Amino acid sequence: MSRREGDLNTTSFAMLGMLAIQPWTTYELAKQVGRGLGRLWPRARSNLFNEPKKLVAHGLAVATDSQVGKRPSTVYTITEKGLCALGDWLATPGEGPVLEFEQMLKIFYADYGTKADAVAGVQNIRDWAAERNSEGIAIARSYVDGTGPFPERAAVLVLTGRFLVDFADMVGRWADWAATVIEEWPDNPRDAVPRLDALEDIARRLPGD
Amino acid sequence: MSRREGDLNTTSFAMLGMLAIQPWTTYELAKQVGRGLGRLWPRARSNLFNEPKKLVAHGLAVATDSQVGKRPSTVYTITEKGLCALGDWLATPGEGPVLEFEQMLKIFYADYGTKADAVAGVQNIRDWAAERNSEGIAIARSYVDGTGPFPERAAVLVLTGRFLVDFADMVGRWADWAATVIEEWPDNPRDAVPRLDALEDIARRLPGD
DNA sequence: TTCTTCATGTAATTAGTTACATGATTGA
DNA sequence: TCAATCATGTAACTAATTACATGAAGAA
Repeated sequence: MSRREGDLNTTSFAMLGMLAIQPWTTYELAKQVGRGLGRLWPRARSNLFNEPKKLVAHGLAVATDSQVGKRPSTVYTITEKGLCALGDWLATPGEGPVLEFEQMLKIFYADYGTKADAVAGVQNIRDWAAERNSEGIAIARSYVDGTGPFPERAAVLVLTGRFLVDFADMVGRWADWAATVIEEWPDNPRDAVPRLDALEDIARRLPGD
Repeated sequence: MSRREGDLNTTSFAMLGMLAIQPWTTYELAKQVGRGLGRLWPRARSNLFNEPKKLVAHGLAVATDSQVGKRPSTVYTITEKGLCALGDWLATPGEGPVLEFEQMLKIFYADYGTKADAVAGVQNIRDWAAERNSEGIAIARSYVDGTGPFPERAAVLVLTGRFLVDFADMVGRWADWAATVIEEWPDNPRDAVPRLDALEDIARRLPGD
């Protein structure tokens, strides 16, 4: 069965999974995505309006139109076929983590800028980590005290939530360390002495440990 | 000075930074990107053919055409103006890390699949981490013994390299832990008891610590 | 001489983002 | 009754990927 256009991609299945949880209007979906899913599969809001239409075209969801005053409002609901398709997708491997990190790119090229820029860049990274950390704490508390949304999904949410907090922690710890390293640099970063000692414990590891 | 088309974006500056290191042919550039830069700013190879043209159009680089037999070969070199533009870009903030993680997305929806799928999914993540870990060890060793490429840039490469290894480590440790958690799940993941204890240390933290 | 891999690019297509537009609701 | 914000979407545009194409160099 060849599909002319609008084939399903990971973004489609990310949406389909949301519909497995419950029916949503696109607007509610967009809000919810910002909170959880968006941390693992970040996409702009306008995507969330297109994908459900593809799902409907493939018979994986149905759209229920209603009216709010004069305005249309569309609720999307997953179908049996949609649940099967989701199950099939879950059984296939998937790609590893892909990281896009502009702030770190600027550290990568820090030898073509000033020391002050490098110091500021690392501080930005620290700030990012602190911000995510606060968010993570608030969310963790809401689940520990039983007020978090979708408590019936808590078993999986604990796993992914723990990952996201671990990630933020790691970024924060790296930034703390990097700040101490850059502090020791001379004014011209090109003259900095490389801290090869920071690689020594890595170099001593056995591959495949 | 308004630019009709082809304005510069982060990808452009990522390329410009490469040219600051030395002149490259596009092919060499593509190979090199796979190794280092590509871990922080991953883009498909065909992009690497377009961006340098934009840089030339803006006067940030010059293209030197030569011939290899009957085939054209283009070497790109950064200009003075290009070095200034790179410096200006380095002085501006930049975005925090953006993560795209399909394998983890499947864990996020693991309650709509089988326990076996979840176990296999975590194993895939472990494999990814082990693979990156081996790579990181090899690269770290090459710098510790002084054979790594661009030794004059080692001061910054140590910083970004350490980050990438820390990231792979974190992913690996998470996967080891998650494997032990999922092991305890009943056959139907929907009946799994949430391991809220895994959030307790997070919940006890002070925000902004 | 033929095959394979390295080297060099272009074209077509798709995915994704930004900007815009506007009705409904609520509270001052 | 006005302003602000919530809710709902579309259209235009840009970025990025996939697929294709082919010459050069070296190995068998």
